Amino acid sequence: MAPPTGAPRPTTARRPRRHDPGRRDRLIDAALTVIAERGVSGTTHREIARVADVPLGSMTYHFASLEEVLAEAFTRHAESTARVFDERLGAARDRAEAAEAVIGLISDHLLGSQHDLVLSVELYVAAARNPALRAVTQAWMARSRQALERHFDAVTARELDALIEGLVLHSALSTDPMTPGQIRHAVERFLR
Amino acid sequence: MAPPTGAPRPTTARRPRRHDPGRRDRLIDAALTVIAERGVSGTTHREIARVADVPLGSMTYHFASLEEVLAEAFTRHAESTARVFDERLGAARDRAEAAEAVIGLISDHLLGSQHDLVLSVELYVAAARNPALRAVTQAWMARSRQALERHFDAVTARELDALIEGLVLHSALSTDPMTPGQIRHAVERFLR
DNA sequence: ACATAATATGTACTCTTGTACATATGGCAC
DNA sequence: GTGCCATATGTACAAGAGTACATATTATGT
Repeated sequence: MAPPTGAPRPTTARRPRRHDPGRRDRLIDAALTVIAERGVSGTTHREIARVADVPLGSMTYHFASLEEVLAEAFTRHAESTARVFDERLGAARDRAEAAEAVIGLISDHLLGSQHDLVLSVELYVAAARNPALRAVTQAWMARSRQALERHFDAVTARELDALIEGLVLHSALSTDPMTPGQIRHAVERFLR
Repeated sequence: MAPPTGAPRPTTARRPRRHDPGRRDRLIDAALTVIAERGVSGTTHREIARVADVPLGSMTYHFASLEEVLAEAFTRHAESTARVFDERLGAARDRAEAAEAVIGLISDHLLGSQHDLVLSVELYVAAARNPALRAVTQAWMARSRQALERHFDAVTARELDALIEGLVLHSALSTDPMTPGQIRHAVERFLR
């Protein structure tokens, strides 16, 4: 069936142009979603565009390369995670409350969706080969340690930071993740 | 320019066939090398073949798919790592020696090349989306914990396992990794 | 010695990807 | 209102990937 009228493109109806300020931000968020769901290796221009419901060309307009997208996405992830860390530890009035904050952070992190956790591990791997991402990781770690040092001495802060890392990662990879009670036990044992 | 004589292939001198038993094993080792150097995402049939110095076709002959290569490679990595873990802890005669074994394992792990460490993190990420690899990770973790339980109660073993994970990962990602002395301090503090 | 199966080798094919680019359109400064 | 430029949209292209497969050669059992 030929199109009845002189319409030159029977199938390619051009999508109406959308006024979409903040599209770049949405694309970064979409990238984080894709990274969490498919991993960095499954993160492509086309998949991000699909999730954000924008045409492919929009990616190359807003970002010079896919690397730039990843760097911005991971920076945003690290920033928001660090902010939560800062806030919870900043609210603690003494060492005991700081310990509670740590326990709460780990527990919430694990109880929450796998989303954030997967993002962190993906970042670790990506950082192993991308200097820009390594800088992101470094800044994030420094900030975590600094937050801990508001309540603990430097040595304790570093060790505790490592313990947190291990508890989160270890639990997340396990089929039976630790319970909040077990998390509490481990942290209190270390800080006792 | 047409080839002057009837020689049908002027440039493609066929490589002499090599008698190469154990090539499959070599390919798995080559895969581990490539994973460590380029990451899972940079691991391709062609790159593995190049490292092992075999033609591309050899990959598809020995393995049904790239996934199969990765699964076999990570299984081998987990197996060899777990064996070292078992041996060191098996040789310990009491709790104090077990603690020394743990400290030694972590320190050696960090002082050694980045090779094994990168492989582990790559496995974690890959396992997050591949059930077969998750099973490999699970078996590995179960074996580590079992080795620790020869000297520590179950709760301590699990917590200590997490601490080891955190110390290794955290140190490896940092630009200034922990020294053996710092590792010792952290472990002894936890076990004191 | 010979047949046969196992292994080695080279290459073609198709699909996906990153990226470039031509074109369209509407918000905003004036 | 009008023109311009930022932004949106669609598409093309080259490179690289996994995989299939035709062909060649040797080990091995009989």
